[in-house]
Amino acid sequence: MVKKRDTKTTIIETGLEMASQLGLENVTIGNLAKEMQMSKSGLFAHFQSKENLQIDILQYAAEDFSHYVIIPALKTEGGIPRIRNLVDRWIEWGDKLAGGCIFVSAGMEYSDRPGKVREALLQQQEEWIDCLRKIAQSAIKAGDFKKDIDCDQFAFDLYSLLLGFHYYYKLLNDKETKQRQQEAFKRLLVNYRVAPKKRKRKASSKT
Amino acid sequence: MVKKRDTKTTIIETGLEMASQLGLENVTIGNLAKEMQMSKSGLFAHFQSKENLQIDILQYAAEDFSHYVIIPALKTEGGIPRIRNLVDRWIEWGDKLAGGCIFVSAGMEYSDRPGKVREALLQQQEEWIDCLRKIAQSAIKAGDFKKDIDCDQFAFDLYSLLLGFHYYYKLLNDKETKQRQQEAFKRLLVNYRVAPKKRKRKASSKT
DNA sequence: GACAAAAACGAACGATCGTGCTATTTTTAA
DNA sequence: TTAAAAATAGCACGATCGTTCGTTTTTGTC
Repeated sequence: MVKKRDTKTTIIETGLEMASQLGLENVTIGNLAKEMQMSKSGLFAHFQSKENLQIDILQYAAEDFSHYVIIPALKTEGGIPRIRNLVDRWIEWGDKLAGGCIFVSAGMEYSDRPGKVREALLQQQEEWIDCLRKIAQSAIKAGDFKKDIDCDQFAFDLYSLLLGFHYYYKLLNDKETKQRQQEAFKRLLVNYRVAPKKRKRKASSKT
Repeated sequence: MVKKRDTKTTIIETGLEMASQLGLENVTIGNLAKEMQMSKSGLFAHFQSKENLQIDILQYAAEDFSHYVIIPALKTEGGIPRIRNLVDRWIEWGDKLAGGCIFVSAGMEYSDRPGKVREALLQQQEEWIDCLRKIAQSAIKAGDFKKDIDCDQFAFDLYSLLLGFHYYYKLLNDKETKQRQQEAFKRLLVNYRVAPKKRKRKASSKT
């Protein structure tokens, strides 16, 4: 037996793919059912409402993100290597979906649309930003970051950078986006890291 | 007579407001007609298709943006003052609409949705990014920016920052967003500007 | 005031939306 | 083997979607 995947999970996965391209609000029960080759009502019965479907999609995406991005990154050596790893995985994860990172597009989509979907999204994003902050803290502990930095500011800076990457990469199809992102990331690290690192002669240390 | 505003323009303005909140794709002829207190068909006749309506909304927004952001900023003293002015106006302009800067949300919305709307948006954004690049060039000319900087990179950095601002401000409702943005902007300028400015001893120049 | 042009309307179209209800089929447990 | 349970299908609902068409109202010009 081929271990037939749980139907509900497959629906959610298909819905996630669809949401990343069309937006979470434009994932339609009808289209999703067509894609799944099952009846609208059969599909609908799994969720009881479209809102639940949307929230399930977000929840699934968050777990997937955690599994492929956060957890492996936390296994990496603390400090800057971990941050690099996180960013790389973050970008890779966005590449898995045709429409790119779902949280980016959904975040913009629901920035001004009250409801349970927005609330779920909001909570996820707060957790994620908290995660970014903690990773900055761990970089302080590892001796890579200066002690007096503002970890929330770091989270903001890094998230902004990834938003810019997504925007350029997906909308503008800019070929050089990846190196732009790398360049910006490099300078971002310089702003927070502790020392010139390379003792290159003329250390002119002090301070 | 009260110089009754051109109906079509009023429709587009209302549609713009609606688009900034719900997304350009979810601006509905029916809802828009209700808001305007006129019939669907009467409203529709102005545009012949929903696609045209969406494009007109984008075009109107671009002209408004040009009028309230770009042109006044170009009248400001070249160099860093102009850049500051531009950023301030950019943010203010986003505040005028309930849903924030329409190009940000629409850009995300159409990052993966082919069609004429996307094409129009794409062209606008390329022009805008080109404008950012030129402003960086003028800052070089004014002696504020280093001569060897990458102006496209500057545009990327600045746009990323504004995307981050929008995301935090509109979705997360973070109170401290504005100062986060300012802090990041300050450091962004430091990366590009020409000199330490304060001669603080220990210049250790060379290289 | 007559008259052509432009603007707005009302009604209807086929399609699709989210959702509910009732069968029927499939899976599971005893 | 069979009864209970879970999954899926079929059908219909009211609403709304974008769009068309023919009619009425408004407007500007002579």
